Amino acid sequence: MSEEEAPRLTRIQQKNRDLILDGALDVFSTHGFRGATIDQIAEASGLSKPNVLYYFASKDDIYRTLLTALLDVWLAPMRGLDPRGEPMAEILTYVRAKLDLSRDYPRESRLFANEVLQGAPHLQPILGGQLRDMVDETVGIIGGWIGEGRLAPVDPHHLIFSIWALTQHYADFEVQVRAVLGEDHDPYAEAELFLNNLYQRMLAV
Amino acid sequence: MSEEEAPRLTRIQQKNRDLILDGALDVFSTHGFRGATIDQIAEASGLSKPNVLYYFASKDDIYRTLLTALLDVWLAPMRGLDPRGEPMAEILTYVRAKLDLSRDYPRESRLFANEVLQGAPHLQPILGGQLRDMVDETVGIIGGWIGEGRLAPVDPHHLIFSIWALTQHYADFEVQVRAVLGEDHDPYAEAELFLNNLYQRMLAV
DNA sequence: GTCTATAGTCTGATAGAC
DNA sequence: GTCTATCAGACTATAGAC
Repeated sequence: MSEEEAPRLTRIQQKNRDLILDGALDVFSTHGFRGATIDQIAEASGLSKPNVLYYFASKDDIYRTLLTALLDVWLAPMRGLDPRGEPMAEILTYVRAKLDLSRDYPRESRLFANEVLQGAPHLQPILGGQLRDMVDETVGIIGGWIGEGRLAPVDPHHLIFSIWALTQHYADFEVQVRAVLGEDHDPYAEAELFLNNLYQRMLAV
Repeated sequence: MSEEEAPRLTRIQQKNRDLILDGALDVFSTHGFRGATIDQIAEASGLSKPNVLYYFASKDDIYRTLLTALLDVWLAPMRGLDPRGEPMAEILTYVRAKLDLSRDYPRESRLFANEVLQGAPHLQPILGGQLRDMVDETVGIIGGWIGEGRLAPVDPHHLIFSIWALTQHYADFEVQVRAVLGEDHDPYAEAELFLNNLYQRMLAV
């Protein structure tokens, strides 16, 4: 029942921490951990450099705080998958939820992409632990549906990878998507239709 | 007919330039442009730091040389798409070629991913120019096939994005793929089967 | 809590001996 | 062509005034 891990913050403390984390999300998601500087974070958050380091012990501390907060949001949609639901609807809901994350939290998507791309130095244990466990469970659910003949027989692991790859692509490669499509497109609206169509064709028995 | 742009290199010059580019590919693809240091490149290539800068004018020079060489390899498969071929076979061949690139040149894939993820500061004009033109042409070919009823009606732009996302995912997120799958899997062999299945189901009329 | 000033380190790039 | 030595600037982090 101790509260030692969650010290109460004054309003101004909470506000400044939020400012820093928001600015840091901009900077880290664009340049990766090593490419980001505290100077940039200070400017992006509107505080002075020493003040940033008054609220966080180090650059690494800011980065870890962001990654930790990110993981909860990032993995939530997979937890929402219901083994007792209608298989096709459950998958399409998951795809939709992941695409919404890309549209509404593109910086978080790029932060995660940068981290994994650079070898996941901060996240490695979680990938092989918590994440792998979650995926194994989901693979079991999907494999069950396939065994009952309620979904077309596809490799569940790679089905999950495909959902991650296809949805996160629109946030992570946003510059490329927009450059190729030009001005007269709404990438996420089109992607929603495309992905719905794709998974219905792929998974229908 | 001038040769001023392509000075002949001695054997040792060519060898050292190659050593540097190979080491730099390791470093840039792992840390991105800003996160990479010339010290790391020197160590990775087995040369001293001043010697690296004897062969290349600057860090930026090395990076641009890598990106330029990369683009040719990277866009080659799309050029191989034949309008007079059998549509499904042409698409599956393209998918296969892109997946082979991810397997055989994962560092190049991650270099490109880092560059685009970080806003494509060096590649921006190419994305909206040369790349967009190539994609427009391919979209025309695929759209023609669809109009003739030889492929299922899907959005050609997003079909191309899906191929990029799904194939490059295995190189760019390799750490995550391996962590989730564990030891007893061959990601690329499985991916080949999965993607073949996916695009056949999706595009069959 | 916020600032200026700065310590100490790292980084890109150059000078000059061999 | 390759090395040691080094400069100028940028970087993380801290000290100490207010």
